[in-house]
Amino acid sequence: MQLLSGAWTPNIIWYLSQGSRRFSELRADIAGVSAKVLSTRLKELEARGILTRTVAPTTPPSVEYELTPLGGELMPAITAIVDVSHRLRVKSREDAAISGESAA
Amino acid sequence: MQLLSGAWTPNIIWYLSQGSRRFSELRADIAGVSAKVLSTRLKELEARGILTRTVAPTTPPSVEYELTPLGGELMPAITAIVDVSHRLRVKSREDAAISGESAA
DNA sequence: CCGTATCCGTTTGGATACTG
DNA sequence: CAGTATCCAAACGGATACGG
Repeated sequence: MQLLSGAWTPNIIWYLSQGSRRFSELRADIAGVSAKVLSTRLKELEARGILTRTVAPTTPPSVEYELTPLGGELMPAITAIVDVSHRLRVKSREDAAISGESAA
Repeated sequence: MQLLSGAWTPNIIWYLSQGSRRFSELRADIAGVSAKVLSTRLKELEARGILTRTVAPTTPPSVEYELTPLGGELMPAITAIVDVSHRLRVKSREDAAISGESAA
């Protein structure tokens, strides 16, 4: 079950699901990820056929990453995770608000 | 996004979704998990409100683990992952069969 | 039966510096 | 811009032994 293993992996797929992105765009999208880790994940995902890497021979070079159809098949799992984690965040805030109410 | 982080975590939730289980039952269900890791995961999940731990004061002691409603909310994500990984396995076998066809 | 304590190898991923 | 190379601390998790 290391299908989505690796830090930031779900994030990468999530952002690519909204369209192809360049390396630096992904770095900006995913605040906190280092170039090393992003590069590592992208290579893994490319090797697994989840995404494609396309180099435009411009100066400076531009590299586009894009989900493959296979990568698209991961979306239900990704959205389910995003959805749950979103609801859990809301819940945590509600709980925090409740415990804070007596103090407030 | 380490919502389902930790080895065996999805497995634990998966088996508990089918009903409450004892510690040794989970160990048997999830072949390969060590007592240490299982114990660690269960404690984490309990702390996060994903499951409950109930001790029956018998001899020898018996401990039941059960998903909370909050834990139940994780099921869509779990099943989505299981589902996708299942389809990907099938795909891999098909691909292997295709590449093997010329040799066969 | 249900764990915990300890030791320890492996892996992970962040920081930083550097290249084409 | 798009990475790679290196170093390194921390986390992970398996094996084993032991406690309530």
